[in-house]
Amino acid sequence: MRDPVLAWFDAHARDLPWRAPGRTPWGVLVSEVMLQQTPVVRVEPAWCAWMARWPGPADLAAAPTGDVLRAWDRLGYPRRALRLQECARAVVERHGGRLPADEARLLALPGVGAYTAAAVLAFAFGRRSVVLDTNVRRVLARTVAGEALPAPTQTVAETRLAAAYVPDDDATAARWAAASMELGALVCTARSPRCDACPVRDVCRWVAAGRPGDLHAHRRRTQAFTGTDRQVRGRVMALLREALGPVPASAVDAVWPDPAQLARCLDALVADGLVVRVEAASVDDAPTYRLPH
DNA sequence: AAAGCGGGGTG
DNA sequence: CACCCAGCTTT
Repeated sequence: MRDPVLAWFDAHARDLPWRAPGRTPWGVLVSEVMLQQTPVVRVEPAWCAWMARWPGPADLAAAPTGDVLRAWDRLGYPRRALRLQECARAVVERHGGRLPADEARLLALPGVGAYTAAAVLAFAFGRRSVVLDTNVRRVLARTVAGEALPAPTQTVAETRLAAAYVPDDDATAARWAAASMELGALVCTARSPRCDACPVRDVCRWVAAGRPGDLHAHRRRTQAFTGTDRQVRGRVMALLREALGPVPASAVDAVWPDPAQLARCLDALVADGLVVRVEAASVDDAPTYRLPH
């Protein structure tokens, strides 16, 4: 299965900025963090602007956190931006401002989990690693397991299976990681896979089985959004991002009709370090809210 | 193992 | 409107 996928990748790989010749390991890590649950098309312009402004970890480490959160804009999950800056500071302090080519040390950085550590190892350093993201999980679920979609939560068996498919040498392993992900992103897609354009359709067990439906459909629960704390938090963050200075509590109150829920979300945002509450000088006055400095 | 965490594009 | 997106952290 590997050779057809690698050949297909050589012909169809997207021309993404974090794959360009001048890329740096740090740039690769930034792209991976931005791509954690945010689609490529929305990350691309944000990554270009970000890297032009803060090319290396030392630059990001020195930036005001409010600027970092504003530059993150609407990529979603702004805690990732906070962790990315913490990561930059950790790289400066622990590793002299250079990203280590070591899986355990990468994994120890804020915001870097199993996927991101493996991806940085492969894409930034050309090293062999087991890169298992939502795309690769789906490709393996179909071609090898013959199932429409992988289980809702990643299993140990999947990691073992993915590891068995990784080529032995560093260079080919790194190419396999990119190629198998790309196949999942462009051909073996979740919604409407383009099996007619797939380089491995003739060995795919899911195709052989007649493309059966999703086994785990009954267990999947789509995350609600409307009315949740996440929506409230999003509105507060959007308001504070647009604001030039501190925002009075009355203005914050206006973004959500349920005062108790809003208060709970504000407390959580402050605890997360995404928002700073500035107590009023007079006991009679309401506090103001702003992004951290 | 499951829940929490944004936001927007698509069928 | 449901589903999906190069996941991580905490419980």
